[in-house]
Amino acid sequence: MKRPTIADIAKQAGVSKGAVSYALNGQPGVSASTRARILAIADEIGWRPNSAARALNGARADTVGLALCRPARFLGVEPFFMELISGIEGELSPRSYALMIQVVTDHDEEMAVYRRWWGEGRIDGAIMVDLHFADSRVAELEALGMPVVVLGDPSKSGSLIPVWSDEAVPVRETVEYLTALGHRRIARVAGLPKLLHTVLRDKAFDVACERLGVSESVTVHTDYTGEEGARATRRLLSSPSRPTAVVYDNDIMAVAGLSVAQEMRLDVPGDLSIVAWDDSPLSQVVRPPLTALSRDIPAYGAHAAQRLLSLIQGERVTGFEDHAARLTPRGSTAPPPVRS
Amino acid sequence: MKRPTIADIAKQAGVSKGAVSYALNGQPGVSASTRARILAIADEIGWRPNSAARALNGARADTVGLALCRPARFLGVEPFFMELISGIEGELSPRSYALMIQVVTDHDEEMAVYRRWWGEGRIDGAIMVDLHFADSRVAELEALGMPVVVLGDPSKSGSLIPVWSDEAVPVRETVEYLTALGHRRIARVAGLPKLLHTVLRDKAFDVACERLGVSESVTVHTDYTGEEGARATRRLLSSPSRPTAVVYDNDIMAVAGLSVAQEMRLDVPGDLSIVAWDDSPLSQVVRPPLTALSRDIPAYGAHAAQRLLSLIQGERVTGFEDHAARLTPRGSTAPPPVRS
DNA sequence: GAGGCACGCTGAACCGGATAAGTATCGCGA
DNA sequence: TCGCGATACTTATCCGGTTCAGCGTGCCTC
Repeated sequence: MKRPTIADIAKQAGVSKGAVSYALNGQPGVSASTRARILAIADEIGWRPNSAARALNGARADTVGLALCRPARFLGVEPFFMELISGIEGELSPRSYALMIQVVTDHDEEMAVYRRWWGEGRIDGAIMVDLHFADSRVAELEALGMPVVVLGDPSKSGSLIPVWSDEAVPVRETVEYLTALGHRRIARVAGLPKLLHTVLRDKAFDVACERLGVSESVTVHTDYTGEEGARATRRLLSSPSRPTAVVYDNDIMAVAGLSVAQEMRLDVPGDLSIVAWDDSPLSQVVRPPLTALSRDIPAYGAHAAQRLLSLIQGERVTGFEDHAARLTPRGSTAPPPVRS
Repeated sequence: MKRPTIADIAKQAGVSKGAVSYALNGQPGVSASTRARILAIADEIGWRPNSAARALNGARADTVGLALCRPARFLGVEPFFMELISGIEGELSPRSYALMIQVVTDHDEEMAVYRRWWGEGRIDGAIMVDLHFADSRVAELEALGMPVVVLGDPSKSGSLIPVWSDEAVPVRETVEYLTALGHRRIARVAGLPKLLHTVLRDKAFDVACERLGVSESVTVHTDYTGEEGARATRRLLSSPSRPTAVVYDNDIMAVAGLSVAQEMRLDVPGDLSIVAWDDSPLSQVVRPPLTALSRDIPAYGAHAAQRLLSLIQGERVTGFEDHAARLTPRGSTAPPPVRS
C-alpha cells in the first residue's frame, strides 16, 4: 500500500536502481528499449519522485516563499495581496513551482520563517514585501544568501533584487491634475508611515504641493483600514478650512472616505474630490466611481516572480522598474466649489 | 560555508550522530548534561534540521495544501478566499505549519497538483474548496488516501471530512424578513450554478418563496463578478414587473447592484431592498450600508484547519457544522414602495 | 558478590533517490 | 586477433537525518 519507489521499478524491470534513475531522468546510460520499459512500469505502478529524497541530493525545492507581515484581518480586506499572489501564481504555476505562504505578526517572526524554510531546504527563494524605510530584513536576508526579490524602491533594497514602480510620478500627476481643476486645499490620507513607499509618496506630495502653490496640504497616516480611513476623513472634513480634495493611499479608505463625505451631506465631487490609490473593481462600483491611480498589480507580482525564478536558475538578474500607476479620472473629481 | 549537520555537532561534542539526534529531538537516551552541551553547540553553529532528510524517514511535511480553482483575476476581487486563508493561517502559523497554495484552472489540474504534492511528500493533507454538486474530486481524493477536509455540505463530501454551514436557514430567514416587510417580488442573483452551495441556496429560496406566498421569485446565475452582478441587476430592474428586493450571493455583486439601482434613479431602500450574502467591510461603507448575511469566514477556515490538523495527527475526526450566516439588517432594506 | 536492570551511548542500517566509478559486452579498426 | 572505445549497465557511496540493536558501565538487590 505504500508508495512505489525506484527500487520497486528496478525489481519489476529486472535492472538496478541506478539504471532506473538514469532512465527516469532522461540521462544517457540506458538503451532506448530498456528506458521505454522502465518508463512504462513507472507509469503503470504510479511512481512519483519523492521530493525529499531528491532534495537530499541538493535538488531544488521548486517552491517560492512569501511571508506576509500584516494583521490577518487585513488580508481579507485589502485586494492588493490577493492580486499580487494571483500574479505570482501566474508565473509559478506553469513551471510547477508552488508558493509557500505564511502570515506573520512581525519582522522577527518573518525572518524566523525565512530562516527555517531556507535552512530546511523548503524553498529556493523568496519575495519580500512591505519594504520599510529602515528595514533590518534586508541585511539579514543578504546574510542568509538566499535568492530574494524585494517589492520596493531600489534605494533601500541593498543587494537584493528590487522590483518597483515610481511612487513620485503618480503623486505629482495627481496633484497637478487637482490643482489644474482649481483645488488649493488638498489632503492625503496615507498608509503606514513605516513603509518606504508611504515615505516616498509623502515626500513627493509635499514637494508637488509646494511647487504648485497648494496653500494647504495635510498628510494623515493610517493603517489602511476602512475604519481609520473614515475616521481620518471625518476629522479632515470637520476642520474649519476643510480640504476640497482628498487623496487616499488605497481604495478601501477612499470608499470609506466617500461614505463619510456623503454622510456629512457633502457632494462628491461637487464639494469634495476624491482620488484613490490602487484601482480595484470596488472603486468603480461606488457612486460616483472613483478617480484612481491604477496599476496592474498581478503584473507587478508576475515581474517579481520572473526575476526570482531567473535568480534561482543562477542567472544574473537586474532590478526592474514596473510601470508607474496611471491616473484614471472618473466621477469623483471635479473643480472645487466656487466659494471655497 | 555549507550548512552544519548533526555530524558536525557530533564531532564537536565528541559523541555519535545518534546521540545528537536523540538530544535534539528530546528523546530519552542521553544524559541531561550531554543534551545541554549538544543543544548549546547546535545553537552556536546555527544548526537547522533539513526537512528533506527528515521527510525521507517518513516524517511529516508540516505543510497543508490548498489548490484554488478559480480564474486568477477572481481572487483579487472576492474577499472570501483571502479571509479564508487568513483563518487557516491563524491555525497553521502557531504550529509552524505552512500553507502551500496553487491557483489552477480546472479540476483535472487541481487533482494533478494534489497528486504531485501528496506523492512527493510535500503536504500532509489538504483543504478542498468549492464543492460541486457532482464533484469528481471527492472520489479521487478518497482514492488518494490523503487527509482532506472539504468546505461544503456533508451530503456530497463522501468520506472526506466536511466543514460546512447551513445554507437553507439564512435563505429562509432572509425571505421571511423580506416578506414580513411586505415584499412579494423577490429576486436572487446567485453565484456559479455548479457549486453545491448555490444549488442548496437556490432550492431553499424556491421553497421559502413558495411557502411564504412570494408571488414572483426569480433566480439569476452569475460568476460572482461585479460586472455580471451589475448586468443581472440591470436586467432584473428593467423587467415590467421588477422585483422590490434582490438578494445577492456575495457582497461584490450586491455593491454593483446598488450602483446600478442608483444609476437607474431608484432609491435604496425606498424603491428597492438589497441583501448581500457575506458581509465584508465593503457592505458597510457603501450608502446605504447593506443588510447582509454575515458569517465569520476566518473562523470557518480556522475550523477546517483544526480538523485537518487533527486528521493528520491520526485522530478520529468528525465533520463540523459551523454557525449559519446571520441576517444583519442595515439601511438597504425597507418595506417596498406602496404602489408596487 | 553475582545477577539484573536501567542508563547512556555507539555503530550501523535505513529512507529514496542521484551519481561517480567500475565492469561486462559488443563493434570496429588495425 | 588484439586492442580500443563506446554502450549498457551494476555497484557502491552519498545526502542528513532517524531508529534500532547492542554494549559497557554503574547501581541496586537478594
